[in-house]
Amino acid sequence: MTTKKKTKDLILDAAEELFAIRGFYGVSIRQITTKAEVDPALASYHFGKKKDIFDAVMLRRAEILNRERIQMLDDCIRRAKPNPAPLHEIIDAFTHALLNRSNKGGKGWRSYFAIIAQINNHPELGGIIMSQYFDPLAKKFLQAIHANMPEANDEDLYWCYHFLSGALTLTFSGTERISKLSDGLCPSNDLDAVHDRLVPFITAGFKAFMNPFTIGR
Amino acid sequence: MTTKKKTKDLILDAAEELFAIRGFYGVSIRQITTKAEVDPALASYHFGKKKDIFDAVMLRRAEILNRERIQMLDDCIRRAKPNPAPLHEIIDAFTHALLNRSNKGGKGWRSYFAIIAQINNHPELGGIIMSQYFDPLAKKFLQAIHANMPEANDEDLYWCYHFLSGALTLTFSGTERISKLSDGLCPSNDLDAVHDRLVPFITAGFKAFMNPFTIGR
DNA sequence: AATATTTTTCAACAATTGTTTAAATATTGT
DNA sequence: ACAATATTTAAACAATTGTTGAAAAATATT
Repeated sequence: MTTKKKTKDLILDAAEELFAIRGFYGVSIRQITTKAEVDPALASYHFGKKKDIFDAVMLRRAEILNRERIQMLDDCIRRAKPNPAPLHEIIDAFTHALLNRSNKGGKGWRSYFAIIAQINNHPELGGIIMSQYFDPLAKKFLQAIHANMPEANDEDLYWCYHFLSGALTLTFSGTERISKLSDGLCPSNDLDAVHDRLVPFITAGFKAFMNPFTIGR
Repeated sequence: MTTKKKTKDLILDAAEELFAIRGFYGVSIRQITTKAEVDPALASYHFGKKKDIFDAVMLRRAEILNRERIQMLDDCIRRAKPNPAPLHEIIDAFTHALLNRSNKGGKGWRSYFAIIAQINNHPELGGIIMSQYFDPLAKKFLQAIHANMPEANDEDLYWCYHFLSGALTLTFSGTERISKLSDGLCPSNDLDAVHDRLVPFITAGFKAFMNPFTIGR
């Protein structure tokens, strides 16, 4: 028995899809409520200001994702005890939930990641939500890496995390761009294929900073 | 003798700075012309539609950058002949002009890269400009890489390029985010430091796909 | 100096923006 | 059943949106 969707979710769904395509400023409340087949005033009634709609959209899935990622990270740390967790497992824990949802999670999830890709490069909009939910995870992740590479330089590791974050982010939004760039060059858009390449790529990148005296080469 | 700046450039400068902060839809023509201290109608007169202003902003510096990058790539290929160019030199040729301008190019260049970071993750706006100017370079770059790693899988290399592009992009826009995330963790925002880490990181990532049978580990 | 062309100004346009108000309807608790 | 609360509707708000038109001023050409 599927109960009828509540107005709040109708608005969030519509907003999510539109924000993904045109960004925060590129979408009007009326466009959202029209798509949701709902009166414009209901947006203000349920959420308040426009920015609050955006925050609500972000919050919905951030909680789910974060729970999953922390879980995976903790699991692989516990499995390896008393040794440090293997590097590629740590990175997999960091990326798996994202790539998996992006691949098999349906349209809503894909829209969500497209928004993330936008605001990750745009601090003004990411605001509290992103910091609140993703920064703590980043810290946990870096700690695990550091346990695996204790001799590595802290600053190096931080930048490596940065590169990982960028590669991951662009992957989300790049689905359409890919087919444009390649004329018969890039074959599959399957995100499983991405995952199989991202993890070794990033792992190798991190490992380049194993020895603190090899910087620059 | 410094001649007074022409209206066209005043508009482009103002637009560049504003687009960098709030994105295309988040900036109005009046905000642009106000910042440029110029009549609103002049925007339409000189450029036409709003999107044309955006395209003009993109075009201005894309030409400069591209010339530099192709030059560097050709140079390092010629230097190495008849051998293939070293991997780290290829990657340096791809990133150096960008990171250098982003670091020492002044406010205008920094705004420009912030816009790139936005539209790189947002196909609708990048449009013709990005494809026209950056895709050919990407192809040249991938060819050079392939010459260095002839046994590597084409699809692998394509994705590696993708990761590089993402890491590079996020680096441009991330300057502000960095100081937020780290409480005493991330030290320097100096982009020279980024460059010294990005190149070995990416080089190592590519090298992980040297042997086509090692995929997945 | 007179003419032609380019650039700038000022005013206005209809359309859309986010948000609020008050009345009508639906839902809930008792 | 009634009363209380929550939700929905429709209309309106002032402000801002991108763009245009016709004069005015500045510049270039002859």
